Amino acid sequence: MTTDAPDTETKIKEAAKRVFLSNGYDGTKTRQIAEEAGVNIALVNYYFRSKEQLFKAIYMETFASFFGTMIQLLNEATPLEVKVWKIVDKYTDFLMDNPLMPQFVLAEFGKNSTSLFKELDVKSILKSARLSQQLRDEAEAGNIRAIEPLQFVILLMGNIAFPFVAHPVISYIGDLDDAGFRAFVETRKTMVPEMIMGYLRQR
Amino acid sequence: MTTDAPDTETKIKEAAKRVFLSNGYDGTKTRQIAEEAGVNIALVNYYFRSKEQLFKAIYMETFASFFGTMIQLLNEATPLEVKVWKIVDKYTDFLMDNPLMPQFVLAEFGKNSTSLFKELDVKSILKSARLSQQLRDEAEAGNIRAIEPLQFVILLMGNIAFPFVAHPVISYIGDLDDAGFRAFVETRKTMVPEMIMGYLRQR
DNA sequence: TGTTTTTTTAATCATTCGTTTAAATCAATT
DNA sequence: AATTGATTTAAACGAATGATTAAAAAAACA
Repeated sequence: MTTDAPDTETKIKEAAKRVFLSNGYDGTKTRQIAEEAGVNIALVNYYFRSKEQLFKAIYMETFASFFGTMIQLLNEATPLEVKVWKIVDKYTDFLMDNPLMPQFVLAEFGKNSTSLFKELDVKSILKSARLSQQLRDEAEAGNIRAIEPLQFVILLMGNIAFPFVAHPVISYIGDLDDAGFRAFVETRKTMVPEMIMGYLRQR
Repeated sequence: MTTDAPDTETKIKEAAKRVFLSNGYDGTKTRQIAEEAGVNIALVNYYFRSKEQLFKAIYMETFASFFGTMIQLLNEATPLEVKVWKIVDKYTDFLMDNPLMPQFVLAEFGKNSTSLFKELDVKSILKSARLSQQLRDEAEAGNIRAIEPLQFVILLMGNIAFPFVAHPVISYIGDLDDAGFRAFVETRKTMVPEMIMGYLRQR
């Protein structure tokens, strides 16, 4: 039996991920990461060269996961309506498991976007996606109205991700506990696909 | 002719608003506010007692403006469909003038929500709103399907505000300049109301 | 004008920050 | 067991941070 006790580097990275996602780059202190990892402060800079590099590593991973999961779902070979229903269902579940991801990814992208993210090839989202072709085909067949792929993707992502971005506000306004919020999001699993497909079908 | 040169307190507050909205609480340094205001650092603590109190003042204002504008629109005495179209149009324009507001309000609410925001009575949004009654009436008349006011408001706010929360990412992915992003948002002015009303009318 | 109050300034405080150092400990190899 | 290299530790570094001080300048008032 192999012990699955993580090594120091992994412990630091996982702790950093938790802390960065909760508090953002500026709100995160190196000492907090070390403490969360149960590790000496110097080890953070021993394994990763600096706070910034550690953040960069984690942000790239998180960013890739956030958009990669969506791209994967978008590229599946399913009829459009099935796809929309499936994406809303699966991506909602994905964000339920990673509720801090949307706020983290979107907020941090706005700050450092210049130098940090040239390395991310997310622009290929729309170009390589099977989706663009699918939307064009369905429109030409008269099944849906014409829509820009970018508009479609943002419409979809926004309607799925926004409740998580606004989670604290929603729970506060609606007096929701964890179960209440989960129910709130669950309701949207039928609401959002119905709404989007209804819109697309109208010509 | 009276000079409209703002006094020191105003200069600090306006500078702080710009800096806080751009960089968030953690990303904002007192010296940066002073510099932006063209004022000695000590004056920030002379007029406001601390960075935290200054932030609090600005956050409350911004929060109130963000939700207050929406509440006002929601409470107007217009037929539902007209109201939805008008809200999307006017609230989009409002956010065009305050593009950093959504990210700022939503992100900072998540952090300090405990002690800072007991004083904000946003819970009354739904209770006092004419909207709740309107939604119930329209549903009973068979004009729309039944929908929770909270779901309706978040659906509306999310679809209007999300592009601004995701502004940098959208512009990056879609290769949009300022004009391109403005056009992107402008397109949603017709898309979103059509979509939401289409959904509501279906039973 | 002389006095008092308000506002502004330069300087500095104590703390916290990210990072580094040099020594100590551990693990692997011979 | 001795040697080597990798890992961990306690301590400290310089810089930046939020905040304060005491004196100077300006404004208000008598």
